[in-house]
Amino acid sequence: MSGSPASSTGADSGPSQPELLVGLNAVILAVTRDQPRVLTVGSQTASLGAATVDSSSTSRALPFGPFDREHDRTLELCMRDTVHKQTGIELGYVEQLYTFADKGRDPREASGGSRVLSVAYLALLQESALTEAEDATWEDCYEFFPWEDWREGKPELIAEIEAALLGWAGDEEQAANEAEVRERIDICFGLGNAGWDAYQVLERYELLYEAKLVAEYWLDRDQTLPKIVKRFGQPMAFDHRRILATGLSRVRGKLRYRPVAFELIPETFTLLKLQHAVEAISGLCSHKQNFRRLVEKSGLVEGTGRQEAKTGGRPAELFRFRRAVLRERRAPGVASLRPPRSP
Amino acid sequence: MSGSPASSTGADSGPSQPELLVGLNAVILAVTRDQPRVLTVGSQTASLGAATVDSSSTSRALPFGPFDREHDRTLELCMRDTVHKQTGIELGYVEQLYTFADKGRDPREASGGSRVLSVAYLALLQESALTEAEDATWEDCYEFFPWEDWREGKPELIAEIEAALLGWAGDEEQAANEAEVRERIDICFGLGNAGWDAYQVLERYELLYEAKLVAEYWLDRDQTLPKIVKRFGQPMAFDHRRILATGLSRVRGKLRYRPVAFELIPETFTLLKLQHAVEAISGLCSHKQNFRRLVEKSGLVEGTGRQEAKTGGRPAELFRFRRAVLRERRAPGVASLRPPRSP
DNA sequence: TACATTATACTCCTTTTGAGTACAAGTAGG
DNA sequence: CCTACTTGTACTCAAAAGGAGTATAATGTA
Repeated sequence: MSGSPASSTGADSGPSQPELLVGLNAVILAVTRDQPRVLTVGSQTASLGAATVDSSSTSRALPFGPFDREHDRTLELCMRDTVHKQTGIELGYVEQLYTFADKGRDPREASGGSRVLSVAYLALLQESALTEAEDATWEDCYEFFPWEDWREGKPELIAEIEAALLGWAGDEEQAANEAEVRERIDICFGLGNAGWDAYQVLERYELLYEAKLVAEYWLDRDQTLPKIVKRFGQPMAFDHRRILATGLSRVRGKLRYRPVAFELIPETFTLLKLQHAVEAISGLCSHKQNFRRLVEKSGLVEGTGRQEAKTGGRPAELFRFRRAVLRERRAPGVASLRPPRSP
Repeated sequence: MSGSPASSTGADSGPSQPELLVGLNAVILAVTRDQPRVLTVGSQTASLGAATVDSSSTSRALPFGPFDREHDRTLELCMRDTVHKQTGIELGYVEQLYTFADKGRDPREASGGSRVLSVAYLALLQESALTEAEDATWEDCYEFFPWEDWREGKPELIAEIEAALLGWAGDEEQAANEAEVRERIDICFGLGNAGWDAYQVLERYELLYEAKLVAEYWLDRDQTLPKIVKRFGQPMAFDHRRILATGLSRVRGKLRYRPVAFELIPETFTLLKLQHAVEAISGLCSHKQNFRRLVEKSGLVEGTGRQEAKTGGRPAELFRFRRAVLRERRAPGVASLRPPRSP
């Protein structure tokens, strides 16, 4: 798992056992205008009035709150509450993502001395449920991971990343195991003869972090940012970009074998809308006619008879999710995705 | 993470806030003699000398230990340490499973008043690494979930479960939403025209718990066990059977898209051994010739030239896992599993 | 009316997968 | 040594799934 950013925060806990704080984070995803969105708050909001306003205070953060073990029966309920209070949103589909407690993962830990354990959740939201509230805004996921969007073909950025990573792999520090490092690069970014695996969002982010190519590496160490990191996506506060990567990985994987796509679109939808939602999240695209065949044959949807007018061409039939399918087929998902052919 | 509640340090959380304990659990799986095994300890060991020795003290528990935030850099390292000290085993492949903090999940909480949050891990072990140590024993996973083993066809037990569940669904308490409850039963246990989905181990256990058909339901309430619960698998201490179910679900799912099967078998192995390991974990069986074709074509293995002698028939070639495959194919797994045809 | 635009139906061919048969290479027992 | 039995491996065949494209339908607009 995560071999991540383990910074060497010198200040060790010392004799007096520091308190262990439990926090909750939510990766809340939606799709609007065919783009994948994540709900963010200002990092001041996220830190709930913490004293330290460091350099990261300009970046966005995931909704966050402490776990109130007095009043909340479960972690999930507490998270739902927190998000509701912080952004006004009532969550629907929710699943637990990951628990982080690495020493030094939170820079504020160094100063305050208290160690933070946080449990991250993933939530999917239908477009209709979207409201901009208070400090909360919906950001395009691919602003944080520009290399993850392959819908228009292989992003140009991949070449730059490859170059930068190979430079790093050739470093003195890496010299010993250069072959290994190169293999990892190939696997993560689908170079060599490896294909692009949309699922490995987290592995890619962590590799970039190790290679010192993302802003967070330098922020975590209070060092000034090299120019190149600006090319590789917006940073987020704390380790939130890593958590977002974990969330994206999870949904992308789950799309393949569970009908989670329907959590992202309205009750009734055209097949194209469904397709676009799947494509937005997975960052891949699929053959329209075959997508239709797959979805119809799978029994995942049923027609409503009604039509969507404003398509700009022939009107499209409106479908709805057929819950009964869960009774009939095991592991139904909306798969069949690959990167477009390179022309 | 995040945002750490600088404002809500212990002080503000009320005068007599009970302590929040963080514990770690490990689901450690292996396959020996073609059976899936889980490493267990006596529940006294697990509770590390806790005062209460209740009725559950006779059942087995998963290896457990407190998170030592003083000395361990990460949760995972702490878990590895704990397991090593408790059972003498050095873990290899490890991934995080789930974090539980439900109020009332741990009976010890009621008396002591302190709430327990625990982070569960999944580990896979090669046969060779097995050692029986101290209080630790390897139990057959299907003693806890007898309905999960479909290798010999649909277990007889399923009929009994169906009957018992339908009885429960007809209860007064369920009357309101009987249709819904029945649908859930069908989906979980592959009744109706639903197929058996090996992946839903947790959902099935939780349904049985709700239906009061597993011992833990009654133990959690300090009530005497109805006779019928003895039919439905050995109980484990605390909520450990639920955690084990989560672990089984996870491996079964992961087998489909990652080469985790190789974590369970020795460096070199015959294809039949690989097949049996996969079958043991998934509780399903597969066509021998097709399994071979699949595995060979996938590039997951390469022959060693050497042979295994003692097969009882023609000697079988020994293979090894071909790491290079990770560079070439995305999402390689050993899938193609279904329940055997009902004769 | 011609045309652009989107939806939907259908065809073609390749690959994958389920289910077998056939044959190879050992062991055990007479 | 021959035979029966066991397990491993190769190959066949048909059905299903999957990738890619053509054809046609139904709308709006110049």
